[in-house]
Amino acid sequence: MPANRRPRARAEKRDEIVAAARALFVADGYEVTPVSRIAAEAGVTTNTVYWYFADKDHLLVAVLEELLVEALSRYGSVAQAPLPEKIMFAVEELSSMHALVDTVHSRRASSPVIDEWHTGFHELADALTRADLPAENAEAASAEAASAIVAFVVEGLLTHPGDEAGRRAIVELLVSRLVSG
Amino acid sequence: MPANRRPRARAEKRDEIVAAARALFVADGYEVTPVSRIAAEAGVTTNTVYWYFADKDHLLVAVLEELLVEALSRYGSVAQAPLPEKIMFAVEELSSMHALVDTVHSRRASSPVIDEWHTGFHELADALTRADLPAENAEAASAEAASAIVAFVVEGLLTHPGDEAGRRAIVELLVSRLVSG
DNA sequence: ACCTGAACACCGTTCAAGT
DNA sequence: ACCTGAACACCGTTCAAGT
Repeated sequence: MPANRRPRARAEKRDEIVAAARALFVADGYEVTPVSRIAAEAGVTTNTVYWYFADKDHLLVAVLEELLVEALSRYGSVAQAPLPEKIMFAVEELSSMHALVDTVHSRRASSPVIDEWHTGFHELADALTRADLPAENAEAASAEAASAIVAFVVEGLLTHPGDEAGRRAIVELLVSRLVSG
Repeated sequence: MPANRRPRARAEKRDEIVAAARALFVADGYEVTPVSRIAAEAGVTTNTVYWYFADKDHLLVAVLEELLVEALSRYGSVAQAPLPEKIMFAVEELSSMHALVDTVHSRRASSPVIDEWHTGFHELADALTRADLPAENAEAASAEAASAIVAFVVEGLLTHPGDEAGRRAIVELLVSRLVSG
């Protein structure tokens, strides 16, 4: 079957590049890993990466999408749990990409793709959070503000890591005061 | 007075470099402004910058210190105001450096000086916040968590700018639920 | 369509040399 | 002590050329 062997190879090679980028971005950080290293790890030349991706930022978005899809697929396991559990899950789940969170924020200004992905991510997070606000709060004018606060706290917990106990105390206080107050 | 003319000139030239860096960092962003442009704006050669500063990150710290000192000196004007006013002041005041906030976070991993400054800043913010927590909350075990939440929300407001009304709604909700709850 | 070798433009930083 | 011209090492990206 040489007919569809090409498209297969193409998708595979793209995936290998993304896989290499993902491993290096998560382990070492985005700004610190040269495209040349990603290419080497994926077994291609540096400029081959640019045949698959417009630039390094697009490659980052591909990695972020992969990470997000996987995290979302695991989200089902806590779908029925109370809100604090869900927030803790989100924090622990996203903590592997905590360095990427900072990268996304700092590259948002110079990269339209990253900015776009960031906006989409917050819309998703907002929808997820609102779905968990109790009915009384959900329609209230404060729903928007409450959801924003939850997002800010999650981001804060990601980028300012402390110990598990501290994180839990923050989440418990947040939920008890803000949501079920 | 040629005797002390040299040290004067030194301090002045250093200040000019910091001033140039500050203007460019705030207007254009840290990662986007080359040291060469800072030098040109200050009327020196690129490598002269490296006589005054170990590297670009140290220069950023000098700028941050300047910005912080000035913000702090203006803080007196709201020292007596209620907490929501203070938080809004902090947000508006720091909003001119909102891009720098992201830069600090993303460079923390690779730059010890930046990491150090970041730690110090959060300690200061924490002390300031705790001083404003009502007595009942201040000694409570939740004081630490409450202070962290305030910091996270301020950072979130800085880096995810919305309109004034939205910001105020978030701050009002935060204070009413979290502090005076 | 897919991939490469070689180059370009740029940037942070250093160094030998001057005063 | 202070400053410079010139270079180094590195990086993201491009391009002409191959298959």
